[in-house]
Amino acid sequence: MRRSKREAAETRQRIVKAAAAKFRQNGIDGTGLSDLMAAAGLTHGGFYRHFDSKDQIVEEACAAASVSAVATFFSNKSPQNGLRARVAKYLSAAHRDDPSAGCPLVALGSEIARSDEKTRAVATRAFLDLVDIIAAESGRNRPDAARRRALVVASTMIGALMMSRIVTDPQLSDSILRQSQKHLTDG
Amino acid sequence: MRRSKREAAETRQRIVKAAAAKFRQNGIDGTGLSDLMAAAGLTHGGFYRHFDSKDQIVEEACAAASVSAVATFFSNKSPQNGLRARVAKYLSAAHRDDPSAGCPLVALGSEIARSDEKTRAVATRAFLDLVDIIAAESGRNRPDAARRRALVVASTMIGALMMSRIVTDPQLSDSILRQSQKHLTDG
DNA sequence: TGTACATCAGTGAACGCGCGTTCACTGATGTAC
DNA sequence: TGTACATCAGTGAACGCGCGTTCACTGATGTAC
Repeated sequence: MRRSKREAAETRQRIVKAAAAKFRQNGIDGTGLSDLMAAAGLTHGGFYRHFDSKDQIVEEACAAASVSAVATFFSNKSPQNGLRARVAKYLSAAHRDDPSAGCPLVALGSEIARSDEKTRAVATRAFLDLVDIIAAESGRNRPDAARRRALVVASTMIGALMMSRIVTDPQLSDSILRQSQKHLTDG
Repeated sequence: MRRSKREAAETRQRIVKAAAAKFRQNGIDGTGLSDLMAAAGLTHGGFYRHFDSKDQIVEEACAAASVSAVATFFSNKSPQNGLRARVAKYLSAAHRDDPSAGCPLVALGSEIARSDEKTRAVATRAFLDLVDIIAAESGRNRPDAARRRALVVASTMIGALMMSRIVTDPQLSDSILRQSQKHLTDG
């Protein structure tokens, strides 16, 4: 049964959103198109009315996940102590424990490194967004130095969160987050 | 045709070594048992004479990759300026450009975070090896502080190398490596 | 040491299964007059 | 505005394919006497 243009557009958005969550939860290779469509409340047959291929939705889902993650962890809502608060939120147990709503660079980084150019370009954009926000927060008078520093800060955040998800010792996991946070915000 | 015990043991090692390379190159989900066996010069049918399941070789291959990567990047061969030289080698273009011989935490981190307890325990051991070596190199008189710092240093190295593989801009990729190296060794 | 037999490493075909993708079909939406 | 028809979102079955796993078979190795 054909749907109105508006309904179809909403469905498309719903699929992208579901994909963004599922990919981060189970990985790109670990998530089938049936999983995506089921998560969006549809059957798998309709997928190709909205997308050309799995590669295409991978790209769009990564983009959507990036936008949503940047909004979550780097929104302009907390003006005071900006960088400190944002790093704390990024390197929190809550972020570690819910990959499906978190930073796609952490949840999918290793897979993205092997993905096609388009998806890697989307991830590059996400990383640069992160770097720019960090740089803007940290050094207003020496922007070049702030940006160079921000490359390292962002890398540390990403590496620390990923490792905190890997290690089997909960205390070690907490330590990684706590020490990284301390090091990045006390400097 | 049955092989001698020695030959069989050598074959097993060959499969593990091939798996360690293939998994880092194409990912765990992206590598089939046929790929592994072909890389070891065998047909896929013989796999189950050596291993119980794919999960088992994932675990063993991660362990082998960890040992080999620690040996490559943190061997005791360069006594002078130990930490600096090791960080430089880890954060080098050569390491970035050949994941199949590099650090498995970078090549497989996102996938390992979703793997079973055993594989994550192997990865935890690899991370702690890295942390211990860094801590031993950096602060001999304040071991606790050195270790806490080493957690952050290791996270930065892992995050930076992973991002250097993801980004599509070669200059940005170089910058990430260079700035991280500078920050970690000039501090 | 020599012989007879059990073991088992490796081959190649086969298993069921889920993957990404395609397709005939349905029926409401959109469009042309 | 009303009618006739083309479009197409979504369904559910089907496609070929490669996956992890199993198995009958081969023939050299290992073992028991």
